[in-house]
Amino acid sequence: MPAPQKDRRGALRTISPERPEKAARPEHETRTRIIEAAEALFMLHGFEGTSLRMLTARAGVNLAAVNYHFGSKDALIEALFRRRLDPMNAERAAGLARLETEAGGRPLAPAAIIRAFIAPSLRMFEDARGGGRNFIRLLGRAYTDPSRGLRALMGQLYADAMTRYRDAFRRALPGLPHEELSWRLYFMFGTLSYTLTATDTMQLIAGSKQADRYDARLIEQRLLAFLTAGLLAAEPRENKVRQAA
Amino acid sequence: MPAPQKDRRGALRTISPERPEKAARPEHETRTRIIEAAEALFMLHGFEGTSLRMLTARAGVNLAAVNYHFGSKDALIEALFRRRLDPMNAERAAGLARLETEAGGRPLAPAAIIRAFIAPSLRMFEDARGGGRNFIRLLGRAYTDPSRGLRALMGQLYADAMTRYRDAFRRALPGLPHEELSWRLYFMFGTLSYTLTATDTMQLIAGSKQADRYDARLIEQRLLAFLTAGLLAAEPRENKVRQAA
DNA sequence: AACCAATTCAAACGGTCGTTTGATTTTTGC
DNA sequence: GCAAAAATCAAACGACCGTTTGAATTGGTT
Repeated sequence: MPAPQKDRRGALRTISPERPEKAARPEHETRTRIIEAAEALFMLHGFEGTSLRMLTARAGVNLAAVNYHFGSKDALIEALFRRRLDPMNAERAAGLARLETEAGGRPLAPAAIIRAFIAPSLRMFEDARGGGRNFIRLLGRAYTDPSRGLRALMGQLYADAMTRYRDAFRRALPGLPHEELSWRLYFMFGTLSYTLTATDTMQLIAGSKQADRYDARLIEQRLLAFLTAGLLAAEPRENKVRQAA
Repeated sequence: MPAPQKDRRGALRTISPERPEKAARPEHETRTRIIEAAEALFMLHGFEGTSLRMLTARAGVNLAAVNYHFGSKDALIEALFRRRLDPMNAERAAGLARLETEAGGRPLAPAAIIRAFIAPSLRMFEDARGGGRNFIRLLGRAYTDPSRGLRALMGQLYADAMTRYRDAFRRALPGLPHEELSWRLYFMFGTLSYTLTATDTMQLIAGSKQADRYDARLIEQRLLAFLTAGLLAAEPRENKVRQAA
């Protein structure tokens, strides 16, 4: 058994940022090629619908390379999500910390917290060329994937950022009951996720193609307005509709 | 080739509602057993992750029954969605028509339109025992499924209701530009879909289980408050955050 | 009782799946 | 320049996939 197969995760190469010259190209080239091919194909055909033969053919590597470098298809999926999601959620935490430093103890504006949360997603969504947009969409799909392992991974990767932002909102909105706040954050997270993931709904609603459909800055402004209004909505007490006139 | 295999869709049995006695039991029993087993398993393991062998074993029917009664696995999926979605969207159209009749020409309240749209989803979500809740979740998954055929089917099944409601909102909010309205409906649809589909996010946010997490009436009130506020949000003109103090 | 169409059944079809193997090639450290 | 480690490769593994077949069974109609 010459192939190490497992525990190949960052054992060496922890000092890779230096050494800018010599062999800097094919550092983890095969791993990267596999992950990038997987990002594209998983979006097109789903996780189960993408076979390792499709995947390795597109990446231009041998079929056995996935199992050699990642251990299994599932481990590849985990590595794929960690690669982009860990930095993104670290950026979320940093953005919130920056806001709090700037505020110097004063309460944060809810809209500012929302913006700090959604900004990393939209920055990555802007990167259509480098695969960021595709990854954001894949992410939205992963939230509703049946696989228990994948959903557990998503929860794990988001847990820290989710807690930080929940607490920040609690401080910014001390009058809103925690349970009510949880629901609104839930709605907000869903709106963000669905908006960046869905591909056909918008056309269905508008009845025509929107020219600015993919302008991340416009989406960000509109999302921010929508989410802020929803977060700050009056608390529902009793049925208050029915005045249809 | 004794098996009809195709075009078995409602050819006979169009007069099935009458004849309440005699042989009323096994009318379409095998078809129904297959669909109901499929609803449960597709939610647990996904469409591709559910094999016909699993499915027919759970339904207690022969492996060949799916291809005999539906023609193929894909045709089963289509029949499964049509079975619940066609009546649900017909109910949506009827609810909107009822509102307009009651209003007698006067403009509708946006919140009333929203309620009419989300109510059928929540009524089905209430039906946990009969599989309605499971189906609503499966529906949310279908929106983001990679399969082009499935997404096309969803668009087709929703097209009529979507157009009716879009036009109703346009009449109720004549001052809101169509493009802005389309975005907000997009956000609203996403929030509804994600809220009823996701299973883990809420726990992640709240950090604990919510006792009333599945109370459809409470979800409906909270969704309504959130969506109405978002729909009626002030139009974003320029960046208006930044006042972190 | 005999017929016929509808349905169910066990078995098999050709293909594709994720993974493993053992040899071969390439790269690395000395 | 050479031995060890890392990586790539073609080929095969057993398992499972959706679908088809043709015979057996069922149930209703004369």
